[in-house]
Amino acid sequence: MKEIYLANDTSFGCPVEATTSLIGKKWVPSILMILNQKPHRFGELQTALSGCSKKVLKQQLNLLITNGLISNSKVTIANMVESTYQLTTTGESLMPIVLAMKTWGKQHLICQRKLA
Amino acid sequence: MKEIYLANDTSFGCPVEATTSLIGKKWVPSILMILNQKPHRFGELQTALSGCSKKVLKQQLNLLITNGLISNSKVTIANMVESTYQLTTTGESLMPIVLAMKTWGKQHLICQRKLA
DNA sequence: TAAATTAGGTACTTTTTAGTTACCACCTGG
DNA sequence: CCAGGTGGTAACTAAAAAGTACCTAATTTA
Repeated sequence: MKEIYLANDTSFGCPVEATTSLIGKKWVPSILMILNQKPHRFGELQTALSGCSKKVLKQQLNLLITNGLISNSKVTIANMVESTYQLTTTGESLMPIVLAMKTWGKQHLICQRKLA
Repeated sequence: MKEIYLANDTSFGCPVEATTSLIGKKWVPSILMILNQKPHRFGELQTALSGCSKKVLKQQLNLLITNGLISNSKVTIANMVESTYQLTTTGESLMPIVLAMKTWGKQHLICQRKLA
């Protein structure tokens, strides 16, 4: 259970690194952008992020929960366990940055898929 | 020489991922912030980023050059080779995002150095 | 000529992150 | 009781990123 944490004993040299250690995870930006639309269930996220394994998805969701960017509510309605993930206020506060990164990427990196 | 490239055959699912593949590197944000102050020589960067090995520093500088965020000019003055790195216009255009990440990190992650 | 400085390169190892596969627990309808 | 869906865990493997140690080359000064 140690891989889900943002930081262990190693402190970050600067706050950007701390932020990067969150959004630098492979699926985190995508997760955030999906949850920015509306809360999603685990299965829905899995479908939306085809290519991301259950394990990694859960791992990165845990990372986001641990750092207060998203929250999880489990409701055992009639038939099934509904496990829903949604952005917290803190998570929402990160969205402008994520979206700025998206815009920047669109403008500057579009043609760099196959270098060398 | 293949690890210095932003992308190989794998295309990114979304532009945020492309941006992340740049600033998600451990020392890249710090390098950018240092170069945002003024151009630096290789040795100066090394001193400023104590903890970053030569190899990784060079690797990440190359990554930034390949993607047009910084440029390198070598001048062989009287005594020594001066190899100077500076931000390009594109590199400068990324700074607002990096600085926003820094601000966000300061506000939200300051006390999360030792979780669990 | 030898030492020191500056900017690199290369081989190898370790650490971190991601992916695969298989499994468990809970609940429900038949 | 059994199949099927939902959410999750554990063990293991693979790939990517970072770190270590040692090497080259040009030049300048003692």
